[in-house]
Amino acid sequence: MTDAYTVLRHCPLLAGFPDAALHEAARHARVRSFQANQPIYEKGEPQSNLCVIAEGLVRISSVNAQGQEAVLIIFDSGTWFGDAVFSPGTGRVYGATAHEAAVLVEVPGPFFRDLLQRYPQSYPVVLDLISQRLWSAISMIEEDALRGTQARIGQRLLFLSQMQRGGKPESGPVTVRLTREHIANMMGMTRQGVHRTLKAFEAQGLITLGYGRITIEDEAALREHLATLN
Amino acid sequence: MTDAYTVLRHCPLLAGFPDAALHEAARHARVRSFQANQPIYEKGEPQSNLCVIAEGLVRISSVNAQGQEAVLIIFDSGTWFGDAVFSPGTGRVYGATAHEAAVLVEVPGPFFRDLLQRYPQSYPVVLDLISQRLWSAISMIEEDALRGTQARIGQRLLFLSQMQRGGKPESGPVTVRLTREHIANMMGMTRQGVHRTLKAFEAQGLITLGYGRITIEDEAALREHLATLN
DNA sequence: AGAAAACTGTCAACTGGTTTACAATTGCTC
DNA sequence: GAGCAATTGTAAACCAGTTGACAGTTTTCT
Repeated sequence: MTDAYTVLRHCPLLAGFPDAALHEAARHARVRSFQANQPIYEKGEPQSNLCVIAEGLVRISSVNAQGQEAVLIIFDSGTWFGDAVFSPGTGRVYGATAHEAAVLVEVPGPFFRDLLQRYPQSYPVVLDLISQRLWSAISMIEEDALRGTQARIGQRLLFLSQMQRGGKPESGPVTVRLTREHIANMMGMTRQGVHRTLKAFEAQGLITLGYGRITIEDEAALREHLATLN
Repeated sequence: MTDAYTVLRHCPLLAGFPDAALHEAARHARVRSFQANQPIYEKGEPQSNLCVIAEGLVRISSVNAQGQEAVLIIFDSGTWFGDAVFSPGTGRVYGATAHEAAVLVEVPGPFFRDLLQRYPQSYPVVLDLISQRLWSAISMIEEDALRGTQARIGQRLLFLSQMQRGGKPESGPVTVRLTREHIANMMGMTRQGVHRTLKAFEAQGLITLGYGRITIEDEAALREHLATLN
């Protein structure tokens, strides 16, 4: 399933384009494979490709001067990333890494911007989706500000499990493949600090912990539990 | 200076529109005045106007069930807000309040979306600016995760002073009109916790504290100081 | 001017999360 | 399948920021 056209056709960002446009995009696209933990691009690189995930998981993160990594988000197959697409001239603002083995369809930035101009009916969808990403970013800021660590970690788990499901309705346990350390790097906490909360959630039967993975047993129950605290 | 056209013409978001389009927008726009602390819209309201600030400051915030307010950002005159413009059907996601007395030019959402479609050359500017807002939101998440409270508060002060200057080059002290409590609500901290850091900054001559305002004496020096810690 | 309201400064007790350190487990590689 | 690296579990000391409480200051309102 690495047919570029098919991948692009299923990407929500490109839903506003007619088939002809996507076939054209597919011809200009490059399909690349990455191994787990292989860097896709680094902060600062001048490229501006639009990347659509055909398979695998991609981790968007930022590493500061002291070498600490802040994991900003994990994207699943079907979604898109590549923050510089819409701001030509700016380089990459964050780094992207294959979290698991991944296959990407990369559409060159200049070509994509030209395609948008030629099919302006596609703009509203793009704007809507970017707006939504802005909102989810802002809700994280809001939760960082207002809620306690327990609620924040739980909320992040729900967010991750939702990404995993790709928007499909929830049914049964969802397993997220992240180490405790990755979670800690997302929360701005330590591995040990996260551990305590996760253990508490496990004791309440909300999640199950494994080596390198966390299984959310019942999203609804977790959500309900979070509502009660802080 | 409450001429709707002039205000719209100076708004960066609308820079891609020809004059004719903005005159049309001005005719459809409504100019409204607000007193300090008067609500502009509340979370959940179904409207989707695009709001451009002619005068004054606007506070975007979210109040949770417990009545705690998270101040997300303070917008200055010349900028725009109204998160629901690009996602018709969704209501307001956050609340907006006049932080100081303010005058707004409000363009109805449906009309604005129609205008965009009729002048598609304006889209790239809009996309670029929304992308930039997404980035600044993400950098806040990143800093929340990686940096200590001192650095985070300092960074926020710099961000606020930059907003105050409206992008103009820095020269001399900049005064930000915010109570310690507002800063605390932006950082997810308590008034007392913020106080300690601000007092330390003041002791180092980086800022001056006043009743309801904070003066950043030397942005460059503050920036440099922040680089040294955490 | 006088009173009320909002904001600020300060301090001690408390506490949740970090730090530091080490042991146990899991999974991968040769 | 032995060895090694990565991940996880655990616990005590520590500390930055919160909580709660109160007094002083500035502004606004009448």
